[in-house]
Amino acid sequence: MHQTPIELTEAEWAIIKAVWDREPCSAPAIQEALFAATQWTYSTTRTMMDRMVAKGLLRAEKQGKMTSYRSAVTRAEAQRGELLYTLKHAFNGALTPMVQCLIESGPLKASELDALEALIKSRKKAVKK
Amino acid sequence: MHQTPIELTEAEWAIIKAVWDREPCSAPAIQEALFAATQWTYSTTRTMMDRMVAKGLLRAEKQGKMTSYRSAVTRAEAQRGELLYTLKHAFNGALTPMVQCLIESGPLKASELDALEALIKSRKKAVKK
DNA sequence: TGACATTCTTTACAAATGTAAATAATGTCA
DNA sequence: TGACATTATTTACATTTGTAAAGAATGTCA
Repeated sequence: MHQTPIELTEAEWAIIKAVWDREPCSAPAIQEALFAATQWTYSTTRTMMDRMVAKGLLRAEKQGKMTSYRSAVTRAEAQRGELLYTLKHAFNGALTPMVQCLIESGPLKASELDALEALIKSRKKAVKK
Repeated sequence: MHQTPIELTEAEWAIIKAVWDREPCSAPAIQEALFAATQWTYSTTRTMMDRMVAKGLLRAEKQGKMTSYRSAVTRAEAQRGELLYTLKHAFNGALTPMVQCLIESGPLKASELDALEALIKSRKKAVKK
C-alpha cells in the first residue's frame, strides 16, 4: 500500500504504461516502444526511468551490461491515485458529481451504459448487505 | 470553448476554487481565504494569480489601487479538463473502466447509487433517441 | 583479441512551478 | 498634507520536469 498518493506526470504515464505491458524490460526497449509517439531519444527515456526509480515508481535491477526495469506500483494503484487527485481537487471529494460529469462528458454507447447500470446494481447489493 | 485542454496544478486548483467562490475579488482576499490551508504569503498568492492570468485561467482588471480578478474558465470546463486528462492517461480513453474504478473506489451511499442509476437511465433514453 | 554495436553514466540546460523578500506606489484619515 | 496601512511590482532562488549531448563501459562476433 502507498502512503503518499501516487501522482504521475504525462511523461511518466507514458513510460509506466509501456513498462506494465512488457516488464521486466530494458530501457532501450521502452524508448523504442515509445519513440513513434514521443520522439524521445534513449537519453531522455533513460533519464525519466531513473528518476522514476528514485521516486519509487519503477524498480531497476542490474543484469550484466543491462538494467532490467519493472513497475513498483500497479496499474490499479496509479489509476486510483489519479482518480483521487481529481476527486479531491476538481470535485472537492464529492464522488457522485464526478461520476455524473464523466457520464455526461463522454459519448457513451448503449452497451456501456448497460454495463454501468449492471455495475451499480451489483454495487447496491453489496452495500445493502 | 477551449482549444487546449485545461490543466491545473494543485496550487492553481486551490486558487481558482477560491476565486470561483468570490469573484470578482482581490488578491489579498484570496490569500487571506487560503492562508489557513496553505500558509502562502501575499507575494506567493499574487505571483500565482498573475501567472494564471498569463495562462488564461484568470482575468485581471485594474481598478484604482487594486486589481480585481475573476475566473476565465468555468468550473465545469476545468473539471472536464481534469477528467479528460485522467481518462486519456490512466484509462487509455476507456470511460467505462474509469467509472467502474471510481464507483468501486469510494464508499458510496445507497442514495448516491440511486442517483447514479437514475442518471444512467436518463442517459440511456437520450442515447436511444 | 579487436572492432563494433549496444548500453550506460555523467553532465547540462531551459522551462515550469513553488515560494517569497524587498521595495515601491497609493489611497485614506487624522 | 503627512503618516499609515494596504496593495502592487520587481526580482530571486530552489526544485521539478522535459530534453538530450558527450563520452565511457561492455558484451560479442569475426
